[in-house]
Amino acid sequence: MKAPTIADVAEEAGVSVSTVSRHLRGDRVRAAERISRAVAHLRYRPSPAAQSLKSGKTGAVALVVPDITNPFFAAVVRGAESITAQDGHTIFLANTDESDTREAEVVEDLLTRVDGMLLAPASEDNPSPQRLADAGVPTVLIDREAPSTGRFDTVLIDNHNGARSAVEHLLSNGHEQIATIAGTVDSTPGRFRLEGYRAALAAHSIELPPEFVQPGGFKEHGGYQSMLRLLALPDPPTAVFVANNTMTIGALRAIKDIGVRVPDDLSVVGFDDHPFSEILDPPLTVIDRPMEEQGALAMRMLLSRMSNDASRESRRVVLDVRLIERASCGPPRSAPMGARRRAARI
Amino acid sequence: MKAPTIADVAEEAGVSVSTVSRHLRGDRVRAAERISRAVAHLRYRPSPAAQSLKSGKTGAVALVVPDITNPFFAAVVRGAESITAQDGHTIFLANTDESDTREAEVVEDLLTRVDGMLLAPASEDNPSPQRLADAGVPTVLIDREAPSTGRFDTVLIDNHNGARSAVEHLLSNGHEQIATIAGTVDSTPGRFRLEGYRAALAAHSIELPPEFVQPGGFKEHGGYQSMLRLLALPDPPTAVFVANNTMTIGALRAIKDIGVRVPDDLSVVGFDDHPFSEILDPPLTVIDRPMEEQGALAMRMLLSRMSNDASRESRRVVLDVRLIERASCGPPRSAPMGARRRAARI
DNA sequence: ACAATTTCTGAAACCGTTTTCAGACGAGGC
DNA sequence: GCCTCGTCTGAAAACGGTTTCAGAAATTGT
Repeated sequence: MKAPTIADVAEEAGVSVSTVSRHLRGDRVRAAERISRAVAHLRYRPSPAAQSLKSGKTGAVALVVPDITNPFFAAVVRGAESITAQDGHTIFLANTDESDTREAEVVEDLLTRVDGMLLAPASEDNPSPQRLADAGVPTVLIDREAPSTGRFDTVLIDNHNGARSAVEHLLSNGHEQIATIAGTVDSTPGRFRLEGYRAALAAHSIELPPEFVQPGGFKEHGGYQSMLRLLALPDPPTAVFVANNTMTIGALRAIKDIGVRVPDDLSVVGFDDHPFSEILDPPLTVIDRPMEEQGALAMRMLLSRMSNDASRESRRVVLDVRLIERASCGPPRSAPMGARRRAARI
Repeated sequence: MKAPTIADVAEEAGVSVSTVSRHLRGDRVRAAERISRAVAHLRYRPSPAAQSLKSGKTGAVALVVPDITNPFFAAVVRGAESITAQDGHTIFLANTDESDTREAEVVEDLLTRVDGMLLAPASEDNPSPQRLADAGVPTVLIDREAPSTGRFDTVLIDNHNGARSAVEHLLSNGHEQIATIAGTVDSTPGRFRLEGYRAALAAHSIELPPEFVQPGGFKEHGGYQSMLRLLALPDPPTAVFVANNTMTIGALRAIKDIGVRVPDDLSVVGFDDHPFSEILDPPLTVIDRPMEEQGALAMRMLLSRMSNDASRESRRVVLDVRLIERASCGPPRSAPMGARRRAARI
């Protein structure tokens, strides 16, 4: 019932604990055969607590994400897990619900339990990365930066270009009245996607009415409300770029509720692909990125940082994104949307 | 840079380590004030390794799921996490990729690192639960049973009734040719959902052609292939019950590729709801269940099993499911589907 | 003011490993 | 047969906490 210790193995094999320990760590030992038998027989497994007390290493890494139910972060976890599975480290997972205070708590707790941490900070002026640096815990940031503090290893995607190419795509379809449903601007993806959107419009000298930038907070409900507001505008946009997956669901729900047709009345581009995107009607044009790869790469960087010289210069890698063209974009409507909607009702 | 120990605190406060330890554990102590100051000043945090070595408790629980990217398991993780967040335990997460051998590995590894485990076994004749019982690790099974081994605390949903009411719904719409895309039959949900489907048909004395039960393996691709096969049948079904969320995506993709119309040509009911279900065209009728609650409840049961007498009788709780009626079901087609399809092309 | 009682304190043992340090043992050279 | 060398072994000291135990200090009663 209770777990056998190395002393039990030593006794059964008729040697000292030191010898058992040595054998387990790979040294040549005379009683190797007998020890292996005893280990198997007793089903002995060394105590991680004792090992880490002695070695100072825990054999674990932490993975802190804002929302595990977001398919992107689920994919990141999976990618990261696929790396540690080979490597032998185990993963502590924590969810912060996008809350800075909750993040501070879990980071403080995990700090002592792990050899390194993969962190997607809730916001950019978040003190957690600095706290980890102070405590000497190797850290890799994922998807979000911490520009206010020092330099960290970071794995980002090209948010700016992603947003820009989404808008370019709409522009090339002839749109000029292009709105966006933006994420939280104090997060890296929110900030850069908004910038990319603005840059694309600016490059084509298109003036941007302030009400064309609607804050959606990266939440489904925010996407819903924002889309409602955009469609209620006296002069509504002919196309919308939605800055993340969950807001896109909300936005499409609003579109459906109101009865606007895509792409006839309104063109839509989302950010982040999903298996569902393909079976929507119409299938959704999106910016896609390598999600699992992002998690896997971050974990590889963390493991390397943990094993190699911790003082090597920090790296910041930016992964490419690509536009997946489906059927949710077309030329801008010619008649005002109100007329269409009325016509559709007849 | 390196973490302060309790001895550092003792020195700074001018007392012995025993006194510091006592203060930290809540005893009344004369130097309380000075110790607290020293702790704050040094940012001291006790070493979990040392604590668990002494106490035999790790302060951690494991959560082992087959696929974290499945929204259901993501929700389970979130629900479980919301409980441990209050309680102070931290979570080890592992992904098994629905593989029995991978599961055995991670269970063997996690065994020694946790005080308890929440496990969704890959298959029903899986030895992992028994291994955990042998090792004396409190275990709660989630969504999947282990009938071949002993009794375990288990949190299930009413798969049988869920499937039955899905099929009843189709029957009440007038369907008699109802097929199913089934999951893996050696998993609990796969088995009971298939049984519920069969039971509903049997209750209405409807004969079931064997080719109306298509194995989809709970995978998107399996759902796609199965739907293709069903639609290629000389006498295709007028309605399909798809036994989980991922297969539903595949099935709908097949439907879309072939050009079959829902619900005019074919009615569809899925298992597990998703925000996307509502914005599909038509919105998808599904069996819904309390996902986060299932995770939260399982975690509560685990914590109770860990703290209370470990020998109390095991509990098996079954959560209710409900049908969410949307627009993907209607009366059976009158003309054969082929004719419709041809007509649609003109 | 002194004894009896209670509250607080520090030294030391312990949890299960790894690792250092000497010493034991066997092999090889003379 | 004896000495040297190298290999293998066991005892003991860590790692950083908690807990027992006994003694010191503070409190109470008379």
